[in-house]
Amino acid sequence: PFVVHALNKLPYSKLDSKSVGIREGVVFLTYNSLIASSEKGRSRLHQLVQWCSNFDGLIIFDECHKAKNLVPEAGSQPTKTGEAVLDIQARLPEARVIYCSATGASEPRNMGYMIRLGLWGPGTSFAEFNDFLATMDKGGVGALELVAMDMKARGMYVCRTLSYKGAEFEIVEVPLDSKMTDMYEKSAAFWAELRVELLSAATFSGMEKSASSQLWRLYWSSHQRFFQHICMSAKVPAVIKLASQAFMEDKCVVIGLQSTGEARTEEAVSKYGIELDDFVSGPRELLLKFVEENYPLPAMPEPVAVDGLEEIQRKRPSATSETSLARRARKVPKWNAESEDESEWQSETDTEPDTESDDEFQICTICNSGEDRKKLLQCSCCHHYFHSSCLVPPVVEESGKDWSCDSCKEKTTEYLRAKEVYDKELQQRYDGALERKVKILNLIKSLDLPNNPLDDIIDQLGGPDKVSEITGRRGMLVRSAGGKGVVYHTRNTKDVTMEMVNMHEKQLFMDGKKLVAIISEAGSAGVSLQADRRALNQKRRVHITLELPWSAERAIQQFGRTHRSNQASAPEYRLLFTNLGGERRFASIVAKRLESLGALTQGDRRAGPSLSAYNYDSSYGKKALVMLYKGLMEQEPLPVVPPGCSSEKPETIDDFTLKGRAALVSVGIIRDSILGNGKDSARILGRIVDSDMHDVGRFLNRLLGLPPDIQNRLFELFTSIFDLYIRNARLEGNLDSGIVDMKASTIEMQNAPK
DNA sequence: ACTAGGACGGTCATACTGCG
DNA sequence: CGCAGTATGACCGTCCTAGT
Repeated sequence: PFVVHALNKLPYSKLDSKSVGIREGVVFLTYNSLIASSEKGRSRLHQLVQWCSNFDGLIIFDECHKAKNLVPEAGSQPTKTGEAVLDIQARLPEARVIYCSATGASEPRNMGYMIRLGLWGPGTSFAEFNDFLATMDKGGVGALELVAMDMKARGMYVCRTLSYKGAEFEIVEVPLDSKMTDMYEKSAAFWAELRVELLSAATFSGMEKSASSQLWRLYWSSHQRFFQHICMSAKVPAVIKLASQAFMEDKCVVIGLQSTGEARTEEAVSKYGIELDDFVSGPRELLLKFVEENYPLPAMPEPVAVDGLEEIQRKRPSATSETSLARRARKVPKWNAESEDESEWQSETDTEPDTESDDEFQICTICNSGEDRKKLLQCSCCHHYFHSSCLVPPVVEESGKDWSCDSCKEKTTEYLRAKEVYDKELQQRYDGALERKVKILNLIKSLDLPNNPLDDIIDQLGGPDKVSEITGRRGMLVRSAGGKGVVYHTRNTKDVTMEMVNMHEKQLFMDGKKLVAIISEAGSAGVSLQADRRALNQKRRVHITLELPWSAERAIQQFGRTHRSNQASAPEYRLLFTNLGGERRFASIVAKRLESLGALTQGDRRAGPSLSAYNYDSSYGKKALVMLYKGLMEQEPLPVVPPGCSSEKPETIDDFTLKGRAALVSVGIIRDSILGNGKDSARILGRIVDSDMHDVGRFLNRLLGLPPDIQNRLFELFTSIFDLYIRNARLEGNLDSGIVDMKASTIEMQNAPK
């Protein structure tokens, strides 16, 4: 039996010291720990190296794809994790190393940290990793295959693919129901309105250029997250349906998703308290937060202090210096005196006797004598001196505080009056803008938006007693006992600490006490949910992905949770997509990777259509996009007839391009506003910026924010152009279709192997 | 076209604080 | 003193815009 020590529970002192006392065994640590250090600068890495010194034991990098970004794409920095992995290998040269990952490297670039393979470096064909990389990139899939074969032949590479035999993949397309469609349309319309509103508000309030670009950056990212969430919510009914169907077939359900919406929930809880009327709607909170924090308001007028007079006098040193300047200017010939708008100043200074030395000699400005100096008063504003008796009416009361002469007082009141008018106007503008902002906020509150999908699913599947949640969330919303309203609960209880919640929940699932598990990224580390022969719950798993992860590695990772060795039955995978064009972009990205990993296509080709039909982010996709844009802008004819149109009736096509253009304007692809700097804006107006022209990702992202009807038509048009290109490429025989199986009727050996 | 820079969400490790 | 909960900050991945 080995003792396993969790490094993050241990202090930073020497591991073999008396206080810690670990001489042998296994030390377990996360990649996050590997780069962690205490405040005093002692690092875990150093601690390990110290413990291991001259160590010829074994280092296992499990899930080693975490370090894949050691050699990143040009322009970005290597990640700390990658560097740390490299560092520990260098510092423990005697240690043996295993790289262990379910996903390996989906790209040769991701192999940067595998220095022990001996594929590059001195004594090999490649002096440096970059040389290796360049060759691999040039060689394509074939070269990779050779490397893999070579490694296998040399006995350094063991590949155990868990056969996906028995596993079933199904892509479930979830059409939006009528309520959802309605909601979607309203939301899309609202975002478009909000955009117009923001545009005018930004100009109205005279925003800085940088501030305004900041605003738009936030706008578009919020926009995207918003519709992403809506898409997830749209799939909830389908999840419920699939789940209950699975129960009827005596199966159990695992639901995978990415974002838990915790940030939004926590915010709402801290805002409204822990008892709420209904579940929190992520998209609504998102919108509220965006508008609340970013709606451009014109400048608030400076609050006028109650003792405004003194305040302003003190604040006006500039005014006094101006006077002295004006007075000095009067000494020189008068050529520019009256050109100024100094009517008041002038009349005043002119009536004054010209006493230029009054600063040094304290003399009364009125009687022009310096006698009785103790009774002289100095104006706090113009700094002239006055006899209290010379003034009309004479000043009797010596306040000792700031005092100002009548003319200054007059000016001050004048100034105050002007300021008041100005302030009033400012205030009006401000109030107007504020009113609009509040109106928008209320509008958002009245919008019918879906709830947080995670809470929603749990609720609809019977509450937390039936569903085991394996996520990183700290708390959750639960429908209160009376059936009215919801309450925020922390997920841990008296018996179960925070750290153990996920394990506990998992156990409940594996014991069959709960038949639904919801897993997110956090829960995915080391949690196995397969139909293990040792577990009580051996029902077949139905794995539903509500939301595919960004990268294929993670997707595979998640698939792997329910598909492991020693299982009684292989799971059924249900990949959920809505029928919205914009959402297929996620499929597009993941499909690309899944394809190159061969997980889906090789695993089970009979399991329905390949996902590669959805990979749009390729050179063909770019070409198709350019074609689409040009067609809509009527620069070039469209190569295909748009959906719902007919070539016999050109007016239908015109109508379509018109609508398409309007849609593109509303999501900011066709520029209709002055966002850039002044001189370019006119050129950009009503056009598509060059950089957007080839950006398929952006096209698909923005598409998501359109009403379903036009969204789908545009997307269909895009795919039909795309298909056309693919077909042409295939006809010309230069379509790179990746790895293909070549079937031969006979195979003969030509020569003996060398 | 490509790079730089900023913002956000999510996860995790660590240090701090209050309580029995 | 140990324990649980909270605050903070680093890291990572993703997105967006502006500038060259």
